[in-house]
Amino acid sequence: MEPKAKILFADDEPDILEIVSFNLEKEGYEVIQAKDGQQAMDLCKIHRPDLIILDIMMPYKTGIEVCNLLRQLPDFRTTPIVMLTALSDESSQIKGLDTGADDYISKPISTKVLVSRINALLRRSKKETDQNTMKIGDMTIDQSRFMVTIGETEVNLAKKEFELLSLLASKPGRVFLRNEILSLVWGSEVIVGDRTIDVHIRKIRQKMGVDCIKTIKGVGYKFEL
Amino acid sequence: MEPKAKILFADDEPDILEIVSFNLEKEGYEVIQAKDGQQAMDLCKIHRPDLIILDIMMPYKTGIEVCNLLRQLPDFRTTPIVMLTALSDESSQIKGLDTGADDYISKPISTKVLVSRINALLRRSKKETDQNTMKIGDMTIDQSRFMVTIGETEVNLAKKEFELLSLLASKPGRVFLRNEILSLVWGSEVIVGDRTIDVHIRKIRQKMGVDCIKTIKGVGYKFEL
DNA sequence: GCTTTAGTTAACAATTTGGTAATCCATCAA
DNA sequence: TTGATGGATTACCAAATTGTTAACTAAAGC
Repeated sequence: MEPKAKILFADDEPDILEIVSFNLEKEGYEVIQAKDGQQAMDLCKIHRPDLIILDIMMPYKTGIEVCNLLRQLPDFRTTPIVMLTALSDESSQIKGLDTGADDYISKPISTKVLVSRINALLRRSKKETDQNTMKIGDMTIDQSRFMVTIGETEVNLAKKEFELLSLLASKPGRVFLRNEILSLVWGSEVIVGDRTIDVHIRKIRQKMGVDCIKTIKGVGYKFEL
Repeated sequence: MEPKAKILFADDEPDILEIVSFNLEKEGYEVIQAKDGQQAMDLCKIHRPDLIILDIMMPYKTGIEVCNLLRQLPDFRTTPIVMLTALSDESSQIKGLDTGADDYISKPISTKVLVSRINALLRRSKKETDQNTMKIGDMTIDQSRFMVTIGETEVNLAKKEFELLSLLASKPGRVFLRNEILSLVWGSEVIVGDRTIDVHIRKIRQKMGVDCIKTIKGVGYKFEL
């Protein structure tokens, strides 16, 4: 069973917050409520929702501002964002889509419409992240976010470390010669010392905690769980 | 069990993408989907598929462009590439083959045809990479990866040990004189003592567990299962 | 039984990798 | 611009592995 998708819903009108949240939870989503723009930002950073719904007119920060700010953060570059707006501010439609929102729904909200659009967006986003994700056993390597997770715990690798691990993991069990690694990760023009690979390998092993890279002495390395 | 072959399939029509992917997955392949030429390039670099299927008409980059670009990269010089094209653009047949595509299939696609051609291509490409691997009975020796397996279990030989075994196994049954072995494995300039060969032979025998090297007293050694 | 050749073992040398810290370098914020 | 930060690279030494030698034992051929 898939874990519940987390949705952050931000609106300054308590009634709407309640009603919509209730309906989303009935659909099986976990809802995080925010009552203004600032809180929306803060709660996003804490909870990392899978989808974000922002009312445009909110105190402290408008939905558009929040959307812009979120898009700067690598974690939310691809998270689906839905903008809500009153019928009155028509022009903001364009603005909203410009800022990188993925959908736009005008008030008054039809719960049915909202839910179906959300479902569609989540389906699409899941597919996209699946494309960029490699799974080997309980390890996942997400290329779009430069993230590696083992089971539930997240491992924070630097760029070269990540590229190196990705390469090895792209063909588990296969031995990559040191030369191959150099030309595939560093490129054939770049010349780096021999110890460089080792140091990165070491950092990966250290950070991962799991022994997944095997040394073939005098030859190279291979990925193996 | 062999690991699943990875196939990248790029087409801008979502329906075709879905249907074909479904059928390929049913065949036991792991499918990576791309919806345009640019994404195809990116995903190739990440996942290193074993075979690539490109629709010719795609946004951002045409299949032909992608094919050309991929062929520049050492990694994809020999990866089988299949081009898909609508019946209309007949002339692109030639272009497609010119760019280094290995096969060419015209739409509408018959799943059966596609699958059988893919199987054929993968068989052929597997055979080519197998040029580097010797199989003698249930023993495989992969010279490019420095790997030896007996049945399913992998034997970890050191470099000299591996080179020595490779030499003997390259002509099973043939007797190699000690002199020959010295000059072929160590090179004619290097001078090593007489016992050196024996010690390596012993280590190989020990690690392999199988008795595959026979001593011809006063002459040399030969490989035999 | 004697001689020759191979096998075994342990010790030593050479090579390769692992670990640590220092340095370089790019990026970002003030 | 200047620091400050963190990743990438390098230098250096320790540790592990591999390669070679030598001394000794076992086996084969005469």
